[in-house]
Amino acid sequence: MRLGYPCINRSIGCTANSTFRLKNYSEDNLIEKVSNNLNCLQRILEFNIKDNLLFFRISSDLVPFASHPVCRYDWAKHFKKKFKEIGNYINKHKIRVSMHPDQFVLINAKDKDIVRRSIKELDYHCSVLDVLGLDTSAKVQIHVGGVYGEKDESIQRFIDNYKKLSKKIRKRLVIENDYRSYSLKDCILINKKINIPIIFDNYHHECLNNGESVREAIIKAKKTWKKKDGRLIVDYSSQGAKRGVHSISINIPLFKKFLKETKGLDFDIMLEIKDKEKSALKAIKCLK
DNA sequence: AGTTGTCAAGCTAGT
DNA sequence: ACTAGCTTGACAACT
Repeated sequence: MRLGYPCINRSIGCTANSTFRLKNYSEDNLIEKVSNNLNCLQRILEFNIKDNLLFFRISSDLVPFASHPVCRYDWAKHFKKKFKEIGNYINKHKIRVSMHPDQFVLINAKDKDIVRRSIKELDYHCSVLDVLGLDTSAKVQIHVGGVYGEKDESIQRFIDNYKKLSKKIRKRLVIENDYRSYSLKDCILINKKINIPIIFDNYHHECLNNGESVREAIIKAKKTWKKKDGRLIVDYSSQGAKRGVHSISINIPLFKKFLKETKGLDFDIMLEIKDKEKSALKAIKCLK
């Protein structure tokens, strides 16, 4: 079992998601930002290793505008050496890595242009993991997408469009249950058709479920992961003071309860909590 | 130096 | 018809 946090570390004063405005796009700007982001990514991973945080989500902004038509630059080639260096570090320390494209990536959209742009964005995410030299356990996670008032058709569109994706994308793409449209049960229905692995999000499951306990749900999600996919990934968070709002810092008693409920099941935990590495450091103590 | 409006991209529910 | 929320920063213009 590994534990980690997404994208940002607030302790070391170095971010791997620095960007710029589209109107300021230039090759020089791109190279400067990517160079900074890669250096910071390395530093964050080094910070994480010290405390045995072996799971990290890389920001989609690692290479700003990578899938935008404005970007014609071969960043993968330019930074090949640096990517390889970081990838070797990740592999050497057996760090798990994932990425999570933003909410506008919708492969089941009705608008073909949205689908086309989404595929470009997915291709970019997979390129990052490829050029790092990571195996197929490094995943790219998205939600199923919109409902558009016709859920069955929208699910079918997801399945049809998934089948048309390149192997490069399919080997890394996974879906996650969301909090209002597609429950774990819906994701499993899709999995039965196309074998796509399912990330289990405990907080979304609290908001939208079909009566499964957390333990049952994790057992079901776990079955969708094959050996080549690595361990099941669980996105963990809990509700904050206000309903529907994520907690600012981890609630340790709740986390311990979760661990107790899932005892004996092996999975990697991504902590989706606002204060990032601070909560991760608290949580990792509970694992020991 | 500090503050604040704005930033490529979309869906959904609520007003 | 329009906006807040998802989840969230941080760029960049302005004071």
